[in-house]
Amino acid sequence: MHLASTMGAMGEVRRRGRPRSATADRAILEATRELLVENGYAGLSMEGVAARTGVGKPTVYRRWPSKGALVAEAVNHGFLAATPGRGVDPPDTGDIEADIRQWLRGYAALAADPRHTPLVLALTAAAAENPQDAEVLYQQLTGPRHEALVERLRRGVDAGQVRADADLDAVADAVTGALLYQLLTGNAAASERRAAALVDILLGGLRAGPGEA
Amino acid sequence: MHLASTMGAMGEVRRRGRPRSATADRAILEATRELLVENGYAGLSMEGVAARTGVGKPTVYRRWPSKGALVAEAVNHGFLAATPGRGVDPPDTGDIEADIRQWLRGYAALAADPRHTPLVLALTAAAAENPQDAEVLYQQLTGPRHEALVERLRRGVDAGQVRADADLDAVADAVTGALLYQLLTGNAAASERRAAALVDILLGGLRAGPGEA
Amino acid sequence: MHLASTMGAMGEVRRRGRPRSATADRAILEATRELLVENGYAGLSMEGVAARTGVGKPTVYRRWPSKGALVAEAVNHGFLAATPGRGVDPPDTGDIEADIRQWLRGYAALAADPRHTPLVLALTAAAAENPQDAEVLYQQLTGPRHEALVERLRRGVDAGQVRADADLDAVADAVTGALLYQLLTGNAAASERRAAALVDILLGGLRAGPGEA
Amino acid sequence: MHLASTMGAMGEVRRRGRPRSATADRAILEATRELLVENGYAGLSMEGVAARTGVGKPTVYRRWPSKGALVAEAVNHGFLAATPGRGVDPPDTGDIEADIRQWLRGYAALAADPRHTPLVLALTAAAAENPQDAEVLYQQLTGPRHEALVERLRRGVDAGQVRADADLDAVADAVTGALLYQLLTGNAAASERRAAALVDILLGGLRAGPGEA
DNA sequence: CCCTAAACGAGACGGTACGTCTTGTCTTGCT
DNA sequence: AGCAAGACAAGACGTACCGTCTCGTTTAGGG
Repeated sequence: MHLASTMGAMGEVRRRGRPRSATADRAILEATRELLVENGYAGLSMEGVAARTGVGKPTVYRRWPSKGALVAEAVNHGFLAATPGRGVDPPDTGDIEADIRQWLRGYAALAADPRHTPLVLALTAAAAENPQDAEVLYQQLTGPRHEALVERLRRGVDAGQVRADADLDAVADAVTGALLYQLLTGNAAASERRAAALVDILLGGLRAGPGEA
Repeated sequence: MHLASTMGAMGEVRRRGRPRSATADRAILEATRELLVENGYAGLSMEGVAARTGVGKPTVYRRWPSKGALVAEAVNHGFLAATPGRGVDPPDTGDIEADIRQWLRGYAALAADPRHTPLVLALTAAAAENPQDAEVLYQQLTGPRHEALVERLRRGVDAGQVRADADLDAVADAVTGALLYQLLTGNAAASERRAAALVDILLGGLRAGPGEA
Repeated sequence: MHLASTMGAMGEVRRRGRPRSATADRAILEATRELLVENGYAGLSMEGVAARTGVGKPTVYRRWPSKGALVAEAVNHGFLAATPGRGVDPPDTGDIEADIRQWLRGYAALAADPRHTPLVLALTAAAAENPQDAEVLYQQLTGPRHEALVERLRRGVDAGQVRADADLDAVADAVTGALLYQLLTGNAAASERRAAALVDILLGGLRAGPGEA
Repeated sequence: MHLASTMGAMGEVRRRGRPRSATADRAILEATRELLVENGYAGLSMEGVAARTGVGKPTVYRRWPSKGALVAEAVNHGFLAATPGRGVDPPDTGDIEADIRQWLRGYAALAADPRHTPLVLALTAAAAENPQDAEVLYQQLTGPRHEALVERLRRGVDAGQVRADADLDAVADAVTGALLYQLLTGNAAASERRAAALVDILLGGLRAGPGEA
């Protein structure tokens, strides 16, 4: 999440000089999303973003130092807007299988939406191209979701629905990774169906006792 | 696989003046790999490849029409060289769990090698940036491995080690995706360990009957 | 000469609000001179002047609307300071040749001083780049000197030392122009010597009757 | 004079690779002249030149490393084209006064032409802004003319029309400088008339014996 | 003795140009 | 014919300034 654009309403220091325009912030992020959908990550340029927004290039660079950082925030905003009321993290009804399946199907459906697929691919490209963009992306987007999923699974352990010795991080990696891999291989269509199947198998393995035993 | 790189060594007609061919091919691919390791995908340029190889740009473009295609072949060559004797696909000893665990650990170790991680990330970037590079990459690299894994699992079904109604494609997605996701999040270190844990859980789920449903 | 900076001592209306800081005025002009000496006219920026002075850009623009106007006043101040007691215009001892030679040598020496050459070149650049800066510069700096020189020559005519039909403006142009040309061609070193030689020749021509005609 | 554009016809080394386009050379120089006339030196940009020519910026920078160098050659070409048949240096009919007057009037007329004044001012600005552009300009344009004038005067000395002890360089500086000064002060109109008057006076001084004597 | 208007520093704004880099194509001369 | 070399048109890169604007903070009159 970008700092300068979100603070300021509160009564902190208020740096001197003309404050940054919140309008410009929003317009830039929206233009970024549009251009990503139209041209993909490779076809996105800071120049183009500035031009479409009707803003000078320095105004863009002042806020986001790189394509990766810009894309991170643009996509994040887009996703937050796309999941308005309902939360972004798995529910907890007590039924772990239903909870995780619902959550994963929701994500699969979201990612498979043709308006969102290019955004996810853009994030992936940014992360794959530049390790420090990857870091930012993980902090802002992927990490929290990973943690929330692990946390939900941990509550499943507490409830005795999941065996205690399971590597929950590995499960979360598999769930997220499978989704990502399907988008990368152009298999977004299969995504939702396979997500359900995967939850079946994973939870089967998580319910049972350890491996060979 | 590109054509020009395979002909030339043999003694065919020898059209006027092209003795360099095979040498240039190999040198270009090697330079590409070096530059990927040094600068990442974003820092790779056709210009730079030509310069490092000591070759004119048209010589590069004549063989590979895009950065993506060049990277695909360069990385593929690099991997084939890295797994010299032993095959690249899962073994079949009859013990499905051991086979898949061994195969996945091997891949995890290969990908976690600091000389290979940048190459995998480059492939990911190429696929994420450009759908048609993604297509090429899937055809050449990922697809065959996916198929081989599914095939091995299918033999597990035949042997009664895996339940028949499982979505084997979903499993293969999860396995490959988890690996990829770990590399993207800079978690290559955890890769090998989590790979083993994941195999445990997945095969547990595959052995058991279907979920609650 | 800039207006706002010189008035104020007198008892006019005294606009309300905080008066402009005379200190800032002087500091800006000095910073301008320093930067001109260091980086030349091309390397001078309003931004740089404000930064070096420790002043906001509007404070500069409020006083001088353009680089040219700022440079004009900065250099003028510098010159006035450099010729403290003695006048800036030719003396009148009755001996026209001595008067003009002394005056021209003084100017040549002043302009050849490495601390002043960049200032003169800056004025030239400003005038050459922008006709209306040229106009301002002529009004403030060059014009008065030209007129004073012509006036001194005219008194030579009255005294019978200079022939009456001579084009005194042409002579003044030649004297000033020669100096300027020497600075432009990096020949400041030769300036003082050639100035004397030129006075010899010009006054020889001015004493004698008209040419062949 | 630019090297690469003029040599090449002769049988030297002929660097490898695609040769530079002579057409582009000419078009760039012409666009430069047009833009100078339209917007002056301050309003000239490499960007603008490239755009008007329909050429990429690197194509401009490959040939001329700076605005100054570009302007030098552009103006030089323009002047050579403007004085087609007749020479650019003073004639020698034996009558030194007539020769110099004619030559100077020619130059005054040329420079006073509204199509040429901006070009001369541009040269002046370039020289005044940047000492090394000044050097280039002097080598290419001003120096040779200065030398030619001094040479003509020297022949006047040989012919006994000019006194031997005169500083001919000072005279040449005065002649060129007066012209330049008139352009800078927006006095191009007076130029031709004053040029004639100046020649009268200077040659009067040159004919007579030394100063007071 | 506050009130208020102007100037202050800071710095963001929409822009333009900078000089460099890369892209993919092309045109050379050499081999 | 294929090669290296390198010029070409195009256009993005990230930076520096432009001249204007909007802030919150002085600073002095004048009411």
